[in-house]
Amino acid sequence: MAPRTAPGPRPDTPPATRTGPSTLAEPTLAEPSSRPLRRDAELNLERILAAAQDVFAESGFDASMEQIANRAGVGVGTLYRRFPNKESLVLAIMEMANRHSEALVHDVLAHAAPAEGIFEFMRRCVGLAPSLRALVSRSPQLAETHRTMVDKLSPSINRLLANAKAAGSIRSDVTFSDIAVTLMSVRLVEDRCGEHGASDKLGRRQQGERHLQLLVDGLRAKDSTLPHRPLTRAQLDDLLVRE
Amino acid sequence: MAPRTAPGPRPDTPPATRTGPSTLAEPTLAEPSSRPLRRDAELNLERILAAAQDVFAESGFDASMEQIANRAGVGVGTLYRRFPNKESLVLAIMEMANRHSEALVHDVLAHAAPAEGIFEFMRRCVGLAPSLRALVSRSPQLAETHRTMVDKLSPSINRLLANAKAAGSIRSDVTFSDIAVTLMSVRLVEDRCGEHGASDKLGRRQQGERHLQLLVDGLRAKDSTLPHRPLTRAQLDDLLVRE
DNA sequence: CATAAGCGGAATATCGGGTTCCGCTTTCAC
DNA sequence: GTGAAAGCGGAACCCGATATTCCGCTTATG
Repeated sequence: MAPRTAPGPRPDTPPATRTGPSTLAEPTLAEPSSRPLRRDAELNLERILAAAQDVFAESGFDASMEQIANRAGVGVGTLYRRFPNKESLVLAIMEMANRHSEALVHDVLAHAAPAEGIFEFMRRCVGLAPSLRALVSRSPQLAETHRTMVDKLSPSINRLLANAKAAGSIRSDVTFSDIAVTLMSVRLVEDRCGEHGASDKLGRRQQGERHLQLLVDGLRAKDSTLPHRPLTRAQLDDLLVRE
Repeated sequence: MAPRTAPGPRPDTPPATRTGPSTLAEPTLAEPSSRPLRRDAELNLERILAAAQDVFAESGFDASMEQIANRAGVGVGTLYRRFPNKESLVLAIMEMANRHSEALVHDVLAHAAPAEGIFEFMRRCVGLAPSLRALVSRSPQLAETHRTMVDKLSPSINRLLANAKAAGSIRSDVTFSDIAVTLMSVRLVEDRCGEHGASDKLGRRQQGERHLQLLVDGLRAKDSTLPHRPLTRAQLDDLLVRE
Protein backbone atom coordinates (compact mmCIF):
# COMPACT_ATOMS: atom_id res chain seq x y z
CA MET A 1 0.00 0.00 0.00
CA ALA A 2 2.60 2.50 1.01
CA PRO A 3 4.45 3.71 -2.05
CA ARG A 4 7.67 1.86 -2.49
CA THR A 5 9.51 5.08 -3.15
CA ALA A 6 8.82 8.41 -1.60
CA PRO A 7 6.08 10.06 -3.61
CA GLY A 8 6.49 13.64 -2.58
CA PRO A 9 8.92 15.95 -4.32
CA ARG A 10 12.23 14.70 -3.09
CA PRO A 11 14.48 15.05 -6.15
CA ASP A 12 17.50 13.08 -5.08
CA THR A 13 18.43 13.83 -1.50
CA PRO A 14 20.39 10.82 -0.27
CA PRO A 15 18.51 9.22 2.64
CA ALA A 16 21.20 9.88 5.18
CA THR A 17 24.49 11.62 5.32
CA ARG A 18 26.88 8.83 4.55
CA THR A 19 30.24 9.54 6.06
CA GLY A 20 32.19 6.33 6.36
CA PRO A 21 33.27 4.62 3.15
CA SER A 22 31.96 1.15 3.86
CA THR A 23 29.62 -0.71 6.23
CA LEU A 24 26.42 1.04 7.15
CA ALA A 25 25.21 4.54 6.68
CA GLU A 26 24.54 6.32 9.89
CA PRO A 27 21.12 7.77 10.36
CA THR A 28 20.61 11.39 11.06
CA LEU A 29 20.96 11.00 14.79
CA ALA A 30 24.54 10.98 15.95
CA GLU A 31 25.65 14.35 14.69
CA PRO A 32 28.99 14.22 16.40
CA SER A 33 30.12 17.79 16.53
CA SER A 34 27.16 20.08 15.87
CA ARG A 35 26.19 22.13 18.86
CA PRO A 36 23.78 20.49 21.31
CA LEU A 37 20.05 20.75 20.77
CA ARG A 38 18.05 23.35 22.51
CA ARG A 39 16.54 21.94 25.68
CA ASP A 40 12.99 21.83 24.31
CA ALA A 41 14.20 20.25 21.09
CA GLU A 42 15.97 17.56 23.03
CA LEU A 43 12.78 16.76 24.85
CA ASN A 44 10.83 16.62 21.63
CA LEU A 45 13.35 14.28 20.12
CA GLU A 46 12.83 11.87 22.97
CA ARG A 47 9.11 12.13 22.58
CA ILE A 48 9.38 11.47 18.88
CA LEU A 49 11.52 8.42 19.37
CA ALA A 50 9.18 7.00 21.96
CA ALA A 51 6.11 7.73 19.88
CA ALA A 52 7.68 6.26 16.77
CA GLN A 53 8.56 3.09 18.62
CA ASP A 54 5.01 2.66 19.83
CA VAL A 55 3.28 3.56 16.64
CA PHE A 56 5.55 1.53 14.40
CA ALA A 57 5.12 -1.42 16.69
CA GLU A 58 1.39 -1.10 16.47
CA SER A 59 0.94 -0.37 12.83
CA GLY A 60 4.12 -1.38 11.11
CA PHE A 61 5.87 0.71 8.53
CA ASP A 62 2.56 1.90 7.19
CA ALA A 63 2.08 4.14 10.18
CA SER A 64 2.01 7.66 8.85
CA MET A 65 4.38 10.39 9.87
CA GLU A 66 1.38 12.37 10.98
CA GLN A 67 0.27 9.60 13.30
CA ILE A 68 3.67 9.59 14.89
CA ALA A 69 3.78 13.35 15.15
CA ASN A 70 0.38 13.37 16.83
CA ARG A 71 1.35 10.69 19.30
CA ALA A 72 4.48 12.63 20.12
CA GLY A 73 2.48 15.81 20.50
CA VAL A 74 4.44 17.71 17.88
CA GLY A 75 3.89 18.78 14.28
CA VAL A 76 5.12 16.83 11.28
CA GLY A 77 7.56 19.56 10.53
CA THR A 78 9.35 18.77 13.73
CA LEU A 79 9.82 15.17 12.71
CA TYR A 80 11.41 16.28 9.49
CA ARG A 81 13.70 18.64 11.32
CA ARG A 82 15.35 15.67 13.02
CA PHE A 83 14.98 13.00 10.38
CA PRO A 84 15.30 13.83 6.71
CA ASN A 85 12.76 11.20 5.80
CA LYS A 86 10.73 8.34 7.09
CA GLU A 87 13.35 5.74 6.40
CA SER A 88 15.92 7.41 8.58
CA LEU A 89 13.44 7.52 11.42
CA VAL A 90 12.78 3.82 11.04
CA LEU A 91 16.49 3.21 11.03
CA ALA A 92 16.90 5.07 14.28
CA ILE A 93 14.17 2.99 15.90
CA MET A 94 15.69 -0.24 14.67
CA GLU A 95 19.05 0.66 16.07
CA MET A 96 17.51 1.49 19.39
CA ALA A 97 15.80 -1.87 19.52
CA ASN A 98 19.00 -3.58 18.57
CA ARG A 99 20.94 -1.97 21.34
CA HIS A 100 18.37 -3.19 23.83
CA SER A 101 18.37 -6.75 22.54
CA GLU A 102 22.09 -6.93 22.68
CA ALA A 103 22.21 -5.77 26.24
CA LEU A 104 19.59 -8.36 27.06
CA VAL A 105 21.37 -11.37 25.63
CA HIS A 106 24.57 -10.44 27.29
CA ASP A 107 22.89 -9.97 30.59
CA VAL A 108 21.14 -13.31 30.38
CA LEU A 109 24.28 -15.03 29.23
CA ALA A 110 26.12 -13.62 32.19
CA HIS A 111 23.60 -14.10 34.95
CA ALA A 112 21.04 -16.80 34.18
CA ALA A 113 21.33 -20.51 34.88
CA PRO A 114 22.51 -22.26 31.70
CA ALA A 115 19.49 -24.55 31.67
CA GLU A 116 17.07 -21.65 31.86
CA GLY A 117 18.85 -18.91 29.96
CA ILE A 118 17.15 -19.46 26.65
CA PHE A 119 13.73 -19.42 28.26
CA GLU A 120 14.49 -16.36 30.26
CA PHE A 121 15.78 -14.69 27.16
CA MET A 122 12.62 -15.43 25.28
CA ARG A 123 10.46 -14.15 28.04
CA ARG A 124 12.36 -10.93 28.51
CA CYS A 125 12.87 -10.45 24.80
CA VAL A 126 9.16 -10.43 24.25
CA GLY A 127 8.64 -8.11 27.17
CA LEU A 128 11.45 -5.86 26.10
CA ALA A 129 10.01 -3.80 23.32
CA PRO A 130 7.22 -4.09 20.85
CA SER A 131 8.12 -6.04 17.75
CA LEU A 132 9.54 -4.27 14.77
CA ARG A 133 7.19 -6.37 12.76
CA ALA A 134 6.97 -5.38 9.14
CA LEU A 135 9.24 -2.42 9.62
CA VAL A 136 12.11 -3.90 7.82
CA SER A 137 10.81 -5.04 4.51
CA ARG A 138 10.54 -1.85 2.57
CA SER A 139 13.96 -0.64 1.67
CA PRO A 140 17.17 -2.54 0.92
CA GLN A 141 18.88 -0.22 3.34
CA LEU A 142 16.63 -1.29 6.20
CA ALA A 143 16.77 -4.93 5.24
CA GLU A 144 20.52 -4.85 5.14
CA THR A 145 20.75 -3.20 8.53
CA HIS A 146 18.38 -5.72 9.98
CA ARG A 147 20.34 -8.63 8.61
CA THR A 148 23.45 -7.25 10.17
CA MET A 149 21.72 -6.92 13.49
CA VAL A 150 20.55 -10.51 13.40
CA ASP A 151 24.01 -11.67 12.54
CA LYS A 152 25.46 -9.92 15.55
CA LEU A 153 22.86 -11.40 17.85
CA SER A 154 22.64 -14.98 16.68
CA PRO A 155 25.91 -16.33 18.09
CA SER A 156 24.88 -15.38 21.60
CA ILE A 157 21.45 -16.87 21.18
CA ASN A 158 22.98 -20.02 19.83
CA ARG A 159 25.12 -20.17 22.92
CA LEU A 160 22.03 -19.94 25.08
CA LEU A 161 20.48 -22.68 23.03
CA ALA A 162 23.53 -24.90 23.30
CA ASN A 163 23.65 -24.38 27.05
CA ALA A 164 20.03 -25.44 27.39
CA LYS A 165 20.57 -28.52 25.29
CA ALA A 166 23.64 -29.48 27.28
CA ALA A 167 21.58 -29.14 30.43
CA GLY A 168 18.82 -31.20 28.86
CA SER A 169 16.25 -28.54 29.49
CA ILE A 170 15.18 -28.17 25.91
CA ARG A 171 14.37 -30.71 23.23
CA SER A 172 17.34 -31.38 21.03
CA ASP A 173 15.69 -30.90 17.67
CA VAL A 174 15.02 -27.24 18.27
CA THR A 175 17.14 -24.86 16.25
CA PHE A 176 17.87 -21.19 16.19
CA SER A 177 15.20 -20.66 13.59
CA ASP A 178 12.61 -22.30 15.81
CA ILE A 179 13.44 -19.82 18.50
CA ALA A 180 13.15 -17.00 16.03
CA VAL A 181 9.83 -18.24 14.71
CA THR A 182 8.54 -18.75 18.23
CA LEU A 183 9.49 -15.24 19.21
CA MET A 184 7.97 -13.93 16.04
CA SER A 185 4.81 -15.83 16.63
CA VAL A 186 4.42 -14.43 20.09
CA ARG A 187 4.95 -10.97 18.76
CA LEU A 188 2.48 -11.48 15.99
CA VAL A 189 -0.05 -12.52 18.56
CA GLU A 190 0.79 -9.45 20.60
CA ASP A 191 0.51 -7.24 17.57
CA ARG A 192 -2.83 -8.67 16.72
CA CYS A 193 -3.99 -8.17 20.28
CA GLY A 194 -2.65 -4.64 20.39
CA GLU A 195 -3.92 -3.33 17.09
CA HIS A 196 -6.95 -1.08 16.62
CA GLY A 197 -7.62 1.19 19.53
CA ALA A 198 -9.85 -0.61 21.99
CA SER A 199 -9.15 -3.16 24.69
CA ASP A 200 -5.43 -2.91 24.09
CA LYS A 201 -3.44 -2.12 27.07
CA LEU A 202 -4.62 -5.06 29.09
CA GLY A 203 -4.70 -7.91 26.64
CA ARG A 204 -1.68 -7.28 24.52
CA ARG A 205 1.30 -8.10 26.68
CA GLN A 206 -0.60 -10.64 28.71
CA GLN A 207 -1.82 -12.59 25.75
CA GLY A 208 1.70 -12.64 24.46
CA GLU A 209 2.94 -14.11 27.69
CA ARG A 210 0.16 -16.63 27.78
CA HIS A 211 0.97 -17.75 24.30
CA LEU A 212 4.65 -17.98 25.06
CA GLN A 213 3.91 -20.09 28.09
CA LEU A 214 1.88 -22.38 25.89
CA LEU A 215 4.75 -22.66 23.50
CA VAL A 216 7.15 -23.42 26.28
CA ASP A 217 5.02 -25.86 28.19
CA GLY A 218 3.09 -27.27 25.36
CA LEU A 219 -0.56 -27.94 25.25
CA ARG A 220 -0.08 -31.44 26.53
CA ALA A 221 1.92 -30.65 29.63
CA LYS A 222 -0.12 -30.29 32.76
CA ASP A 223 2.20 -29.37 35.58
CA SER A 224 2.22 -25.65 35.10
CA THR A 225 -0.44 -23.02 34.97
CA LEU A 226 -1.05 -20.63 32.11
CA PRO A 227 -0.47 -17.08 33.22
CA HIS A 228 -3.17 -14.44 33.04
CA ARG A 229 -6.75 -15.13 32.22
CA PRO A 230 -7.86 -16.07 28.76
CA LEU A 231 -9.44 -13.54 26.45
CA THR A 232 -12.93 -12.50 27.25
CA ARG A 233 -15.51 -13.11 24.61
CA ALA A 234 -15.44 -9.43 23.70
CA GLN A 235 -11.68 -9.36 23.44
CA LEU A 236 -11.72 -12.43 21.28
CA ASP A 237 -14.22 -10.96 18.88
CA ASP A 238 -12.12 -7.92 18.83
CA LEU A 239 -9.03 -9.90 18.04
CA LEU A 240 -10.71 -11.94 15.40
CA VAL A 241 -12.25 -9.06 13.57
CA ARG A 242 -10.02 -6.17 14.44
CA GLU A 243 -12.33 -3.44 13.27
CA MET B 1 -3.97 2.15 3.98
CA ALA B 2 -6.78 0.88 1.88
CA PRO B 3 -9.54 3.40 1.82
CA ARG B 4 -12.19 2.52 4.34
CA THR B 5 -14.90 3.10 1.80
CA ALA B 6 -14.76 2.47 -1.90
CA PRO B 7 -13.09 5.48 -3.47
CA GLY B 8 -14.18 5.16 -7.07
CA PRO B 9 -17.39 6.62 -8.33
CA ARG B 10 -19.92 4.20 -6.95
CA PRO B 11 -22.92 6.42 -6.20
CA ASP B 12 -24.97 4.23 -3.94
CA THR B 13 -25.19 0.71 -5.30
CA PRO B 14 -25.96 -1.51 -2.32
CA PRO B 15 -23.11 -4.03 -1.88
CA ALA B 16 -25.27 -7.03 -2.50
CA THR B 17 -28.84 -7.76 -3.42
CA ARG B 18 -30.43 -8.29 -0.06
CA THR B 19 -33.42 -10.54 -0.38
CA GLY B 20 -34.20 -12.08 2.98
CA PRO B 21 -35.43 -9.78 5.70
CA SER B 22 -33.05 -10.76 8.48
CA THR B 23 -29.85 -12.74 9.06
CA LEU B 24 -27.16 -12.28 6.48
CA ALA B 25 -27.11 -10.63 3.13
CA GLU B 26 -26.26 -13.01 0.37
CA PRO B 27 -23.35 -12.07 -1.81
CA THR B 28 -23.63 -11.76 -5.52
CA LEU B 29 -23.12 -15.45 -6.10
CA ALA B 30 -26.28 -17.47 -5.63
CA GLU B 31 -28.48 -15.81 -8.20
CA PRO B 32 -31.32 -18.25 -7.83
CA SER B 33 -33.30 -17.92 -11.03
CA SER B 34 -31.18 -16.11 -13.59
CA ARG B 35 -30.17 -18.31 -16.49
CA PRO B 36 -26.99 -20.34 -16.05
CA LEU B 37 -23.63 -18.88 -16.94
CA ARG B 38 -22.09 -19.47 -20.29
CA ARG B 39 -19.67 -22.31 -20.16
CA ASP B 40 -16.57 -20.14 -20.42
CA ALA B 41 -17.91 -17.77 -17.82
CA GLU B 42 -18.47 -20.61 -15.42
CA LEU B 43 -14.87 -21.68 -15.81
CA ASN B 44 -13.64 -18.16 -15.26
CA LEU B 45 -15.71 -17.86 -12.13
CA GLU B 46 -14.01 -20.90 -10.68
CA ARG B 47 -10.64 -19.51 -11.62
CA ILE B 48 -11.47 -16.22 -9.98
CA LEU B 49 -12.60 -17.83 -6.76
CA ALA B 50 -9.48 -19.95 -6.55
CA ALA B 51 -7.19 -17.05 -7.36
CA ALA B 52 -8.92 -14.79 -4.88
CA GLN B 53 -8.57 -17.36 -2.14
CA ASP B 54 -4.85 -17.69 -2.76
CA VAL B 55 -4.11 -14.05 -3.19
CA PHE B 56 -6.18 -12.89 -0.25
CA ALA B 57 -4.53 -15.52 1.90
CA GLU B 58 -1.13 -14.29 0.88
CA SER B 59 -1.63 -10.59 1.00
CA GLY B 60 -4.75 -9.96 3.03
CA PHE B 61 -7.46 -7.56 2.05
CA ASP B 62 -4.90 -5.22 0.57
CA ALA B 63 -4.43 -7.52 -2.38
CA SER B 64 -5.53 -5.55 -5.39
CA MET B 65 -8.27 -6.60 -7.74
CA GLU B 66 -5.72 -6.48 -10.50
CA GLN B 67 -3.49 -8.94 -8.68
CA ILE B 68 -6.38 -11.33 -8.37
CA ALA B 69 -7.39 -10.89 -11.98
CA ASN B 70 -3.86 -11.59 -13.11
CA ARG B 71 -3.60 -14.69 -10.99
CA ALA B 72 -6.88 -15.90 -12.40
CA GLY B 73 -5.74 -15.13 -15.90
CA VAL B 74 -8.62 -12.77 -16.62
CA GLY B 75 -9.09 -9.02 -16.84
CA VAL B 76 -10.35 -6.86 -14.01
CA GLY B 77 -13.53 -6.25 -15.91
CA THR B 78 -14.37 -9.89 -15.60
CA LEU B 79 -14.09 -9.74 -11.84
CA TYR B 80 -16.52 -6.90 -11.75
CA ARG B 81 -18.93 -8.74 -13.98
CA ARG B 82 -19.38 -11.37 -11.24
CA PHE B 83 -18.87 -9.30 -8.15
CA PRO B 84 -20.14 -5.75 -7.98
CA ASN B 85 -17.25 -4.73 -5.79
CA LYS B 86 -14.32 -5.99 -3.82
CA GLU B 87 -16.29 -6.51 -0.66
CA SER B 88 -18.69 -8.92 -2.26
CA LEU B 89 -15.78 -10.95 -3.56
CA VAL B 90 -14.30 -11.12 -0.10
CA LEU B 91 -17.65 -12.19 1.23
CA ALA B 92 -17.84 -15.03 -1.25
CA ILE B 93 -14.40 -16.24 -0.22
CA MET B 94 -15.26 -16.08 3.45
CA GLU B 95 -18.38 -18.10 2.96
CA MET B 96 -16.46 -20.71 1.04
CA ALA B 97 -13.96 -21.01 3.84
CA ASN B 98 -16.74 -21.24 6.36
CA ARG B 99 -18.43 -24.08 4.57
CA HIS B 100 -15.17 -26.00 4.60
CA SER B 101 -14.50 -25.42 8.27
CA GLU B 102 -17.95 -26.55 9.19
CA ALA B 103 -17.62 -29.75 7.26
CA LEU B 104 -14.31 -30.32 8.96
CA VAL B 105 -15.52 -29.96 12.55
CA HIS B 106 -18.41 -32.21 11.95
CA ASP B 107 -16.27 -34.83 10.35
CA VAL B 108 -13.79 -34.75 13.20
CA LEU B 109 -16.55 -34.78 15.76
CA ALA B 110 -18.04 -37.83 14.10
CA HIS B 111 -14.94 -39.87 13.36
CA ALA B 112 -11.98 -38.97 15.56
CA ALA B 113 -11.16 -40.39 18.99
CA PRO B 114 -12.47 -37.99 21.66
CA ALA B 115 -9.04 -37.59 23.18
CA GLU B 116 -7.46 -36.62 19.89
CA GLY B 117 -10.25 -34.79 18.12
CA ILE B 118 -9.21 -31.30 19.08
CA PHE B 119 -5.65 -31.92 17.94
CA GLU B 120 -6.74 -33.48 14.72
CA PHE B 121 -9.06 -30.56 14.15
CA MET B 122 -6.26 -28.09 14.65
CA ARG B 123 -3.98 -29.92 12.32
CA ARG B 124 -6.52 -30.27 9.56
CA CYS B 125 -7.90 -26.81 10.09
CA VAL B 126 -4.51 -25.33 9.45
CA GLY B 127 -4.02 -27.53 6.45
CA LEU B 128 -7.47 -26.84 5.14
CA ALA B 129 -7.20 -23.47 3.53
CA PRO B 130 -4.98 -20.47 3.79
CA SER B 131 -5.95 -18.12 6.58
CA LEU B 132 -8.37 -15.34 5.95
CA ARG B 133 -6.03 -13.20 7.91
CA ALA B 134 -6.86 -9.54 7.86
CA LEU B 135 -9.69 -10.03 5.41
CA VAL B 136 -12.39 -9.36 7.85
CA SER B 137 -11.54 -6.10 9.46
CA ARG B 138 -12.51 -3.56 6.87
CA SER B 139 -16.25 -3.38 6.64
CA PRO B 140 -18.97 -3.86 9.25
CA GLN B 141 -20.66 -6.19 6.81
CA LEU B 142 -17.65 -8.48 6.70
CA ALA B 143 -17.06 -8.28 10.40
CA GLU B 144 -20.64 -9.15 11.11
CA THR B 145 -20.58 -12.12 8.78
CA HIS B 146 -17.40 -13.33 10.34
CA ARG B 147 -18.78 -13.08 13.83
CA THR B 148 -21.76 -15.13 12.79
CA MET B 149 -19.51 -17.75 11.31
CA VAL B 150 -17.49 -18.01 14.48
CA ASP B 151 -20.63 -18.32 16.52
CA LYS B 152 -21.83 -21.21 14.45
CA LEU B 153 -18.53 -23.00 14.75
CA SER B 154 -17.64 -22.46 18.37
CA PRO B 155 -20.07 -24.90 20.00
CA SER B 156 -18.60 -27.79 18.03
CA ILE B 157 -15.08 -26.75 18.83
CA ASN B 158 -15.98 -26.45 22.46
CA ARG B 159 -17.32 -29.97 22.32
CA LEU B 160 -14.00 -31.17 20.94
CA LEU B 161 -12.26 -29.32 23.71
CA ALA B 162 -14.52 -30.78 26.37
CA ASN B 163 -13.95 -34.26 25.00
CA ALA B 164 -10.22 -33.85 25.17
CA LYS B 165 -10.35 -32.53 28.70
CA ALA B 166 -12.57 -35.39 29.77
CA ALA B 167 -10.07 -37.79 28.28
CA GLY B 168 -7.25 -35.97 30.04
CA SER B 169 -5.39 -35.42 26.80
CA ILE B 170 -5.23 -31.66 27.09
CA ARG B 171 -4.38 -29.38 29.99
CA SER B 172 -7.44 -28.20 31.76
CA ASP B 173 -6.71 -24.49 31.77
CA VAL B 174 -6.92 -24.21 28.02
CA THR B 175 -9.95 -22.41 26.68
CA PHE B 176 -11.61 -21.88 23.37
CA SER B 177 -9.79 -18.63 22.94
CA ASP B 178 -6.46 -20.35 23.43
CA ILE B 179 -7.32 -22.69 20.61
CA ALA B 180 -8.29 -19.75 18.45
CA VAL B 181 -5.13 -17.86 19.24
CA THR B 182 -3.05 -20.95 18.61
CA LEU B 183 -4.65 -21.50 15.25
CA MET B 184 -4.24 -17.87 14.42
CA SER B 185 -0.64 -17.91 15.44
CA VAL B 186 0.11 -20.87 13.24
CA ARG B 187 -1.56 -19.15 10.36
CA LEU B 188 0.30 -15.96 10.97
CA VAL B 189 3.51 -17.91 10.86
CA GLU B 190 2.38 -19.53 7.64
CA ASP B 191 1.43 -16.19 6.19
CA ARG B 192 4.77 -14.77 7.06
CA CYS B 193 6.48 -17.76 5.51
CA GLY B 194 4.35 -17.55 2.40
CA GLU B 195 4.53 -13.86 1.69
CA HIS B 196 6.73 -12.21 -0.93
CA GLY B 197 7.35 -14.37 -3.94
CA ALA B 198 10.43 -16.46 -3.31
CA SER B 199 10.95 -19.65 -1.37
CA ASP B 200 7.24 -19.97 -0.71
CA LYS B 201 5.76 -23.17 -1.77
CA LEU B 202 8.07 -25.35 0.25
CA GLY B 203 8.41 -23.57 3.53
CA ARG B 204 4.95 -22.23 4.11
CA ARG B 205 2.79 -25.19 5.01
CA GLN B 206 5.68 -27.08 6.53
CA GLN B 207 6.72 -24.31 8.84
CA GLY B 208 3.15 -24.00 9.92
CA GLU B 209 3.03 -27.65 10.82
CA ARG B 210 6.32 -27.48 12.59
CA HIS B 211 5.13 -24.59 14.65
CA LEU B 212 1.88 -26.29 15.46
CA GLN B 213 3.75 -29.36 16.59
CA LEU B 214 5.81 -27.17 18.85
CA LEU B 215 2.69 -25.69 20.29
CA VAL B 216 1.22 -29.08 20.87
CA ASP B 217 4.26 -30.80 22.24
CA GLY B 218 5.87 -27.87 23.85
CA LEU B 219 9.46 -26.96 23.77
CA ARG B 220 10.19 -28.93 26.89
CA ALA B 221 8.75 -32.24 25.80
CA LYS B 222 11.22 -34.62 24.31
CA ASP B 223 9.37 -37.72 23.24
CA SER B 224 8.31 -36.55 19.83
CA THR B 225 10.10 -35.28 16.79
CA LEU B 226 9.47 -32.01 15.09
CA PRO B 227 8.22 -32.51 11.56
CA HIS B 228 10.04 -31.15 8.54
CA ARG B 229 13.45 -29.60 8.64
CA PRO B 230 14.05 -26.20 10.17
CA LEU B 231 14.37 -23.15 7.99
CA THR B 232 17.59 -22.80 6.08
CA ARG B 233 19.61 -19.73 6.78
CA ALA B 234 18.42 -18.20 3.54
CA GLN B 235 14.80 -18.91 4.30
CA LEU B 236 15.18 -17.44 7.73
CA ASP B 237 16.65 -14.24 6.40
CA ASP B 238 13.87 -14.19 3.96
CA LEU B 239 11.29 -14.60 6.66
CA LEU B 240 12.86 -12.03 8.87
CA VAL B 241 13.20 -9.36 6.26
CA ARG B 242 10.56 -10.26 3.72
CA GLU B 243 11.78 -8.01 0.95
C1' DC C 1 16.27 42.10 23.60
C1' DA C 2 18.03 40.25 19.27
C1' DT C 3 18.52 36.22 16.87
C1' DA C 4 18.94 31.81 15.47
C1' DA C 5 16.89 27.44 16.34
C1' DG C 6 12.61 25.30 16.57
C1' DC C 7 7.84 24.69 15.73
C1' DG C 8 3.15 23.64 13.64
C1' DG C 9 0.49 22.39 10.18
C1' DA C 10 -1.59 23.80 5.69
C1' DA C 11 -0.33 23.03 0.98
C1' DT C 12 1.90 20.27 -2.64
C1' DA C 13 3.02 16.46 -5.59
C1' DT C 14 2.36 11.74 -6.30
C1' DC C 15 0.89 7.36 -6.22
C1' DG C 16 -1.79 3.23 -5.80
C1' DG C 17 -5.85 1.00 -6.67
C1' DG C 18 -11.10 0.42 -6.91
C1' DT C 19 -14.46 1.03 -10.42
C1' DT C 20 -16.17 2.18 -14.91
C1' DC C 21 -16.50 2.09 -19.86
C1' DC C 22 -16.50 0.47 -24.31
C1' DG C 23 -15.08 -1.83 -28.51
C1' DC C 24 -14.03 -6.55 -29.55
C1' DT C 25 -14.87 -11.89 -29.01
C1' DT C 26 -17.26 -16.07 -27.92
C1' DT C 27 -21.22 -18.89 -27.00
C1' DC C 28 -25.70 -20.36 -27.86
C1' DA C 29 -30.36 -20.69 -29.74
C1' DC C 30 -32.70 -21.04 -33.71
C1' DG D 1 -24.80 -20.62 -40.39
C1' DT D 2 -25.87 -16.45 -38.18
C1' DG D 3 -27.29 -12.69 -35.15
C1' DA D 4 -27.91 -11.21 -30.63
C1' DA D 5 -26.75 -11.52 -26.01
C1' DA D 6 -23.29 -12.45 -22.78
C1' DG D 7 -18.74 -12.11 -21.73
C1' DC D 8 -14.09 -10.24 -22.01
C1' DG D 9 -9.81 -7.28 -21.40
C1' DG D 10 -7.67 -3.57 -19.86
C1' DA D 11 -6.95 1.45 -20.47
C1' DA D 12 -8.80 5.48 -18.28
C1' DC D 13 -10.73 7.86 -14.50
C1' DC D 14 -11.22 9.48 -9.93
C1' DC D 15 -10.29 9.73 -5.24
C1' DG D 16 -8.20 9.17 -0.89
C1' DA D 17 -3.80 8.66 1.43
C1' DT D 18 0.51 10.27 2.60
C1' DA D 19 5.54 11.73 2.42
C1' DT D 20 7.68 15.93 2.14
C1' DT D 21 8.10 20.99 1.76
C1' DC D 22 7.45 25.72 3.00
C1' DC D 23 7.00 29.59 5.69
C1' DG D 24 5.33 32.73 9.14
C1' DC D 25 5.23 32.49 14.06
C1' DT D 26 7.50 31.04 18.90
C1' DT D 27 10.79 30.40 22.17
C1' DA D 28 15.27 29.36 24.25
C1' DT D 29 19.57 31.59 24.99
C1' DG D 30 23.46 34.74 25.47
